Amino acid sequence: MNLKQLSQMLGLSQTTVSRALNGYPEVNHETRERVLRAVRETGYRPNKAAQRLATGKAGSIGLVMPTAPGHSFDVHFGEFLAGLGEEALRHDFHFVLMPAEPDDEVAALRRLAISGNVDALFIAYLRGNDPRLEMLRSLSIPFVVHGRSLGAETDYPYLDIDNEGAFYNATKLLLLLGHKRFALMNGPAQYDFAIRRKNGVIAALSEHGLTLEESCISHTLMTDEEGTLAMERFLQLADRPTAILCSSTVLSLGAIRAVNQAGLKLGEDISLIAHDDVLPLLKPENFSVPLTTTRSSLRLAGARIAERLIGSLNNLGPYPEQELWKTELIVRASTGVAPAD
Amino acid sequence: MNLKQLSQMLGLSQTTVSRALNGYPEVNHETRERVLRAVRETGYRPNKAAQRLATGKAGSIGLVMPTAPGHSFDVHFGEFLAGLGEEALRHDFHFVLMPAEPDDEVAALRRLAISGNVDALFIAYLRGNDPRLEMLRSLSIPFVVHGRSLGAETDYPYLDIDNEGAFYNATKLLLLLGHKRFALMNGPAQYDFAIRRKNGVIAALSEHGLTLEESCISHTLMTDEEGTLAMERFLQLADRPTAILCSSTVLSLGAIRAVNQAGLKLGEDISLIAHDDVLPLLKPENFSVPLTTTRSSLRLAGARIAERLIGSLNNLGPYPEQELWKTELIVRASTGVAPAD
DNA sequence: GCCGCTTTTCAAAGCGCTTTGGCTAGTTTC
DNA sequence: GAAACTAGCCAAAGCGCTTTGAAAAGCGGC
Repeated sequence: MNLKQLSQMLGLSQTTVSRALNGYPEVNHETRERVLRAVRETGYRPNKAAQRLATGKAGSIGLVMPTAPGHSFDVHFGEFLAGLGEEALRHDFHFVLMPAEPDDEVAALRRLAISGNVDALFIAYLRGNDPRLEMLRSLSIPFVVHGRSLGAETDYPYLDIDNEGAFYNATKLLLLLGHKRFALMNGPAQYDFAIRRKNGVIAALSEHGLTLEESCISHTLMTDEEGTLAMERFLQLADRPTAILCSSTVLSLGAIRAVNQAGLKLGEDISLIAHDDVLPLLKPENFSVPLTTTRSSLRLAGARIAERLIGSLNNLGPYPEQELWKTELIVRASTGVAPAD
Repeated sequence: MNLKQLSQMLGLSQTTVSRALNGYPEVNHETRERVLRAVRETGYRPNKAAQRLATGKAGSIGLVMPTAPGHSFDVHFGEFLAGLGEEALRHDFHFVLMPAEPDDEVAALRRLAISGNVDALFIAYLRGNDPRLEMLRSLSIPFVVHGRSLGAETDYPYLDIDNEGAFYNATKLLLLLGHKRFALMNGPAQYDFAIRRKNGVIAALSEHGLTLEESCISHTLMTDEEGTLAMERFLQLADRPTAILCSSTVLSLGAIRAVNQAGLKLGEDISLIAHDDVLPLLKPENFSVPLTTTRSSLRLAGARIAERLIGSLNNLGPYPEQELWKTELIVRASTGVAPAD
């Protein structure tokens, strides 16, 4: 069943049927109803390829999936993708995926862009001075970035959270509570978000004349296991930190295990603030000692990026080119006054 | 630059240029060279949408990505996808992705199939009596399954490894070495591969009049952390098992940590055989005690499935509808004779 | 010099949609 | 009652490819 047959069946022209289906105003209400009913009855679905050809729009968003372990789709990325996916589905968009080894990422992105299969690209996990930005700009294909890239030109469309502010505020809170010895459990060092979070901590500390020792920083994948290892290392330091900032609730899950194992009490001996991406199965309020967190939903970020990408493709804009979301600082029981020395 | 312009530039008809590009024989060798040179110089790329419309082929494979945690893209799935991706790239195919919650998976698959964006579907992580098989058959879209589904009709196209045989043989080896007390660290219980592996172990044991206690089976996600937990549980059993079968080298990574922690020696106090999916960064021969494994490359499986899927779409077949790959049993140092009681 | 045969090329007809420009009939305006 | 709109519909022209059916060109055989 194609448009021609459908329109013949209805005794209408293809034009009218097409307009009725695509919501154009110059169609009589009754006629439109009749068309919609016929569509329902016949199960007619417009041919995507023909639509693409006629409109020049593919109705799809491309993304490069890093296939290397370590980079591998972790729970954070999955959550983000779920947000993108929900929104895309609502607009009948789809994703085109290109798996790539990390050292092939730039080339993969280019292949995807010129393949003609996608209208827009999405990229995430930006690094400092990320080469992909330059490349995307030269390709003149719409894109939105999740995160930012320190050191690169700043005029690209992005959605990011205020990582520096979040960790600055969290550190401030801990300083207020009297803490003097800090540690940071961060994501991999090359990522922009990790750099900014570290900067936030350092900025707050330096206002109080404090510094963040190298030995009190860990850069790891954000798995609970790495969290345990990192925390175990911190706890063995001569001058053990009492205040921990943590880039993910997943990391903190492992970290807390190490704290307990060491016979220490969270919120008394050790205070901890984690960044909460609002992962559905890891709610900081359900931890045995509820977690103080900086919060920002990854899923919402994904949905918003999809909305912007799809919206601008459909000329529904304008959208802000650059969005910086503030995080919430939610105080729960994992933060307490610094223990006496 | 489109075909029309290109052909005018060359003083040829669109027909000839199109044929030259698509490898048809009725084109003069010189003419073809001339066309190819012009393509290189102008950077001409055929419009995908137009090709799709004209040929009726989308050049794409669809897959549903489970977005739930637990189901989330783990390293095994990433490896598999890399294989699919490599092969797809070679044939200028692409992937279309539909993220879905696990309870929405069947519906998501249907949406993907009727969206008209894909020529074929791929599904993996089959469960016993998997409802997706029935659905796919009714949709009359080509598909290939990675794995099988116990309890379902058996006439669907699949590629699977002989999970039962692999674990049967592994168990046999351990029996030969004199082991009597076995444990199995398996993947999630609902998956077909987990069911078959368990069956393999049970079959081998029963030939020796042995059984596999419920307390000696763990069903978990295949992460190293779960491996540690499961092994710790096994080690605390009154009648501690001496022979461990393990569904993934990732699991075994954690398991071995627990073995070491308990002060036991792998290959002496505890023998372990793991299934090796040939993950590039987890080579069993590099373990401090090299691992005895049943081996079958996930990446190759991915590539082969892509090859079959794409090949049949291009009528390059015939391909076998059903392939069952034997695994290799590779003996290294993690298996030794059973310790004296 | 004509016939049949192969090799190489071409014009034109799709593929199934969207969109442009026009047409008709009914309504309003003065 | 003519002029000017408006609402609602349509025919036809693309979009950029592939593929069909035909034709031109070259060649040996008689």
